[in-house]
Amino acid sequence: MRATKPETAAPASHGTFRLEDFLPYQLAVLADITSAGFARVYEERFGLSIPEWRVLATIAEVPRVRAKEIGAARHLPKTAVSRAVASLRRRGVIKVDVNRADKRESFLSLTPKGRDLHAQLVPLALDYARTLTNRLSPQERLALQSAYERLAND
Amino acid sequence: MRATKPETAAPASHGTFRLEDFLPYQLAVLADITSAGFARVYEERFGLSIPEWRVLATIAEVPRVRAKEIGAARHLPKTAVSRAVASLRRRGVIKVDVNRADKRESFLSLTPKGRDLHAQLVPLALDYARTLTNRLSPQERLALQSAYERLAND
DNA sequence: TATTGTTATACTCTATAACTATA
DNA sequence: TATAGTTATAGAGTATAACAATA
Repeated sequence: MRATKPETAAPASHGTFRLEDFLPYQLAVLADITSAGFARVYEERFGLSIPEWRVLATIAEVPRVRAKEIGAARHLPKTAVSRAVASLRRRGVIKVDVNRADKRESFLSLTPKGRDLHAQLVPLALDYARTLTNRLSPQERLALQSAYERLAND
Repeated sequence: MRATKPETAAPASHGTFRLEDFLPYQLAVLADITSAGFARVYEERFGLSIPEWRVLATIAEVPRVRAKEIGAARHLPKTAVSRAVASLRRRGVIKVDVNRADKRESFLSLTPKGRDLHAQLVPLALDYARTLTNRLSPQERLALQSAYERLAND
């Protein structure tokens, strides 16, 4: 069937619609390959789920962030954030300070152990991204970046 | 926190690593928005799952395709293909002809009802893709296409 | 009343492997 | 022995809503 080489594919020429050229499909495949691909790395090396990795990375980036902000910024539902926070806390990699001005919410930050974990993860992430980026032209990488900015924001 | 406007984000400047710029994360978000976005359309309008939609679209494109080929070309495990095929058959939208030269496998094709369903889905898909593409420059769309071809093939 | 975050429930999805039947 | 496809099992993930605490 050779889905990857349209010009040699057999009788797809009826015309109407090619899934292979459909942007949402392309993005689903790319995400499966890349995001899920990297997830396999940190899942087996560190036992982190995707929400846990995103929450950890966010707390490293924005000290004293609140759960609500993580959900909004990272496309994670609040239940996923809550579970990730609970798990990261059990693990001793984050700490949770209740906001004294509004006791419903808490500020999240890394413990020293969390900073260690994050410091181990970042080079893996950068390596992984580099092997992907090396397969793209600079224009392609830039176009992906701006496509992301345009499509992901609204 | 304003993840979408890095330049105004608060104290992310520690430097190391920004999830927002991490390609696998970007692709996961884009896929969630686009592929899952379109999935919501056909799930509620036609009761199709993502594997069902992909299998249907593939059979429409490649008449007399075999389950094995669908899995290989569409990034679907064989169990997902099997379930999608069973469901589409129960629904009367595909038919299954056992290959007489090798009775382990079957050729899949659309029934008239399946062609109807596909004919309803295609314009929705094209509309959906068009609204996305309209938000990109031609260069961005081309770059996405070639990034897909490079990263999805190996 | 509205909001932050947690928990419970049920449901779906999927990874794995066992299995059937063919080859 | 190997392959196409199905089915069983169990575990993970998630949507929903109910809930507690606070505002």
